[in-house]
Amino acid sequence: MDRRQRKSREAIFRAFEELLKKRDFAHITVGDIIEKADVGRATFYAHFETKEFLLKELCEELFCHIFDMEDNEHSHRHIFDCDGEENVFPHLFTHIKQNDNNLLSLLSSSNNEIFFGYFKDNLRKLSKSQLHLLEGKEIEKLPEDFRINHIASVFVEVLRWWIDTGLKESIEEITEYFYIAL
Amino acid sequence: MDRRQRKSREAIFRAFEELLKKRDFAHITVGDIIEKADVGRATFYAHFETKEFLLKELCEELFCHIFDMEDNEHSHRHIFDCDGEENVFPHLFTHIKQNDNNLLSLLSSSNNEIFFGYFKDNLRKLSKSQLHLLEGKEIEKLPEDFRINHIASVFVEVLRWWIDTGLKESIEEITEYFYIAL
DNA sequence: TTCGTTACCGAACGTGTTGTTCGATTGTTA
DNA sequence: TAACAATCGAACAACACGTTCGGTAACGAA
Repeated sequence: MDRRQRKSREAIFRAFEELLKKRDFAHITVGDIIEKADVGRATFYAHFETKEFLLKELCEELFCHIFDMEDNEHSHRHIFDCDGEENVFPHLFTHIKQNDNNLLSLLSSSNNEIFFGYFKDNLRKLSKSQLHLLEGKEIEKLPEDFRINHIASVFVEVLRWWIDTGLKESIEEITEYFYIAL
Repeated sequence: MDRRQRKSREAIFRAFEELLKKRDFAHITVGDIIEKADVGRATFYAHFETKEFLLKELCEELFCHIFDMEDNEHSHRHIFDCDGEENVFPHLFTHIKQNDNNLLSLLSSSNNEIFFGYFKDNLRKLSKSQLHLLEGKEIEKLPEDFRINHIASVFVEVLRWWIDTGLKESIEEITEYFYIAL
């Protein structure tokens, strides 16, 4: 890819991220973005069909780093492989608190639900491999898609609560809260 | 209130409801609303400061009917008083499935998160009186605001799942699911 | 019924945003 | 160097927002 293309694309992404920290997605205009990114209007539209597509691609970029849901048959390596699949959720909390990729500010309450939408889609995929967390609980009798949805939902809601109340709990504590809430 | 005022206001509300069944809030214009409501542009703005305020007032109208959260000290009568406070959640499911006030279509997945936002705010208030549902569970050790949030969150997510999968479960079943998921 | 008040109409207006177009310029690659 | 690709920036049409204003019709109290 042309260096110019890469630079423009990155500049747009970074500007957009910065703006999302301050404003709701609905209140960010293409004008804001290109001004901050310092690119021409036509350039923006050469890269992204609309504002919505930009958001979509940003989400994919961010969540891809964190979830790494690729079906790489050869190497089943995840970011989390170091500890095996048992500890994905504590690792998620850790990554989020460490503010990888500025994820935390983008997930903060003022921001758009679209984020949580994408986030939850990824979480649902992840949750399929985490159904064992419900073993021994009464909920195990309920349908699989209900259980998957439940794990993802509780995670998102615990995370939202944690962020909104100021990240006061440690990783260990909030992970414990999550497991108890399941 | 002047009959003309009432008629305009109602016409706008009804038109808005109809449109919300088909389109996302973000894709509904004031032009759409006044055309369907058959009122003048200036009339719309005489009643509602913006589109957002219209949505807010509609939510308040709808949820007020269902939740009846008023602090009427004299008569502590709720819609649900018939069965006492023990059965609020089954009643909620029932009201929603019976499609009171077209609530169901407004809550359907395509529609805006703003609804669920208001809905959840009301649910949180309600959940304060429902903390007993968690008695005996491990989660009882966790902070009160966490528990309140948890009840409201699980309800919303169970409801969302129920609607998205086509309301296949009976009221009794989905209520049971909800209690188990708590 | 009369009369002052109030709401409505509808057209027009200024402003802001969107997404497109085009010619000129600059960077890239072979 | 030459061909190509990306960018710039200005301009444009289309649309939506929220406001204004003069004219009209409905209301409600005397």
